[in-house]
Amino acid sequence: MRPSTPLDRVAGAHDAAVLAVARRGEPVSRADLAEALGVTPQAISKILGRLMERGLMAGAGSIISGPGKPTTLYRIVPSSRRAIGLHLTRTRVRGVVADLTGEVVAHREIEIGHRQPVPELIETLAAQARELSGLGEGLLLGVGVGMPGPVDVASGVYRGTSAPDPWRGAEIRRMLVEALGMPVLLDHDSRAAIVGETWSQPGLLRNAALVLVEDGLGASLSLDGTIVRGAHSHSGEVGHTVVRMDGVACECGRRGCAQAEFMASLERGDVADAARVLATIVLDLVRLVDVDRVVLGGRTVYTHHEPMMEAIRGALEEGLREEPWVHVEVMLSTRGTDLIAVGAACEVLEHEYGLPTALVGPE
Amino acid sequence: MRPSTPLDRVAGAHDAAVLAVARRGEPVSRADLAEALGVTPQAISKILGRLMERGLMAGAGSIISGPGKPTTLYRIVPSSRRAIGLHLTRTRVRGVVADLTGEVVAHREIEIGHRQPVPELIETLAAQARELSGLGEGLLLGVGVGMPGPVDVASGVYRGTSAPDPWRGAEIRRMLVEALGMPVLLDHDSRAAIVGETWSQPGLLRNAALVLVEDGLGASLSLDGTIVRGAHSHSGEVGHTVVRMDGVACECGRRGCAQAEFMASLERGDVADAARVLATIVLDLVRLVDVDRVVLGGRTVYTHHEPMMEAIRGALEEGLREEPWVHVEVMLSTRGTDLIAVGAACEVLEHEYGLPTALVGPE
DNA sequence: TGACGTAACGCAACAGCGTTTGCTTATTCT
DNA sequence: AGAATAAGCAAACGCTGTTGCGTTACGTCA
Repeated sequence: MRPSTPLDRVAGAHDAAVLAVARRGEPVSRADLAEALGVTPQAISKILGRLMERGLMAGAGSIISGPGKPTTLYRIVPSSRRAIGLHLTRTRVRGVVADLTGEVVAHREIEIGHRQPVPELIETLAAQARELSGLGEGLLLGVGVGMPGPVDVASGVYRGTSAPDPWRGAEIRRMLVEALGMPVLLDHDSRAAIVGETWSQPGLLRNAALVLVEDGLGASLSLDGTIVRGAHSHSGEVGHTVVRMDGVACECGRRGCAQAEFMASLERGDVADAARVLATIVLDLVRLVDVDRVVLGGRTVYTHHEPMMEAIRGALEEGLREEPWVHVEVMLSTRGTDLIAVGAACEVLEHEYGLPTALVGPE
Repeated sequence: MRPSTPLDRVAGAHDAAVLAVARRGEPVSRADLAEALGVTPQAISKILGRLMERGLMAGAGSIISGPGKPTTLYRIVPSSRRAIGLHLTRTRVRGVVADLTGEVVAHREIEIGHRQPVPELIETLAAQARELSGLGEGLLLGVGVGMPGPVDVASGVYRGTSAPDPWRGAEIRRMLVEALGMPVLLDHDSRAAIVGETWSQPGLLRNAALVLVEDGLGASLSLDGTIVRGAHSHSGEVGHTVVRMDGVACECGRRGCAQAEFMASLERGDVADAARVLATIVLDLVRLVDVDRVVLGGRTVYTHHEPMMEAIRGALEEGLREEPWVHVEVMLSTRGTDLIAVGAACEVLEHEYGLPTALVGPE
């Protein structure tokens, strides 16, 4: 089960690193890659040899930069692999096909019936995946599913809440693998989102938080280049952080939860106050884990992103006045409404990159 | 500068892992270690060979466990290496000598004058270190310094606050290296603390938070076995998390900061309310990063640890009622008042273990 | 036009990791 | 005493990236 030798992991990590650099789009030279990975150019030749044999990379001509042999350039081959990403919510499923670089090459969205029973839900997801599997080129690696609420990534089970919930305890991954016969991965929406965002800004989100505003509030973290999953794959649930003692009643039974306050403010049209709630959470989070980038994403945030980002920037500037060396960049997600679906697809692609994932196939 | 081959890192990681297992105290067999590291017993022989050559481990007899050749046991040699740890506050310096297992073999505490100028401070620290250097056995690896407030670990500089602060911008590491002629490491107190605690509970704190209550409030994280340091080595500052909008005025200029509320409650003897503040922070933190262990430490907390821990346990039970699979263990630090000093010493020891640290020596 | 310097690159030998295979050693059981 | 069992060692192996050296392809200058 375990890879025969730890050298595999060295190689895997280097392969993944080269692909990550190449994913930025620009053709790269051996020297660039050697610099980026901290290995000799000769090692890069071997790594590129492996990747080219798998069809993931290809030569991209050469440039003359003075005397001497011209530099040979290499590029990633986007169409060599692809993955399907599904974003599941209570009311709809958004699906995308992403190529090896994480670019969306196709998308579909369907509405689903309220409180759909599990077998029907699986069939809906499978049908969506089958339709998408005909789109795009390259070897199809599998299906990633991102959904809100507690998810056990290792087992691929949706844990559900104690409130009446028809999907509670559903073995979504196992059932989808059986229905589709291809590898499937299940993850929490906020974590899928940060993976997707990390892919579209390679190298920039080593220490970053992604604040996700969908039906609830989520926040996922990338610290030191690693996505935080937590002891029970339960990280990211900031929705019930209390921001106002004795505030608005929340469905969780308490008062002043961030997501209750946020939604209540939005409903009564007080965008400024909703933004304030968001800003409070972000500032606390920056203080705790010291991220230098905060990305805002999720369906609910796009309509009001300007005042929200301004509020967050203001709160950070105000709150970090004593620590001027701490600069935090606040930005909007580059993925739009595809964010979570494409993130789930990227998690599948990471498996091909040689990174550890919870992707599990049939048999 | 860079290690000649990545194989060094494989070896280094394995060496460190073996030492981490051996640190638990019980003698271990080749088979135990092979199981723990996920490598073959044959590889363990090679790893142990390296470690024994360096004097870090030694044989510990053999036991007969049925038919066949008896199992040879190995143990760590605590007295083979040692490190000095200094815990610097505004009023005193606590120093310890820790052996290779992170056990304290000696400690000293001295008071320091209020608002001591930097050159004097360095001489105080150096004198403390020189005195400690005569205690304990084994090769002295260096000095670790843990202190509150913003610290730039990479450069070894205390950044200070914008309030009048005589130590602001002091190049503490460089000056200490020059004064002592041995490697020195400077880190934030809350991070030193979690390193110290991780050492005394090997393997148990893979996903843990350490809440430090000294003059201020701190919280450091160990996620997936890695200590969170942040983009500007500024993680852990939860003291100014707002828990009560329009609460007690804080020296930072805002109202309702956790540490202001906590201290105000303590001063008027309302331990229950102070505990509530702590519990709020812990619950939010658990929701965000999903740690399964919370350790309480720091001078201020020991006198009231019972009600504080109960309050935290209560808040967690209450707040996680919907997620019964999330169990969080709440415990008191095992290090007592040595916590930060010993943690700083452990950070120095980690360098010998082959782990990356900010330990920098002379020349 | 041709010799020379330069820079990128490939081939081959190398060091070091853990793995595999086969043998040796030390104990218990028959 | 002899067989069975389990631990440990030694050597060969596969794999990584590194090092050293030769080859290729370009610009420059006589």
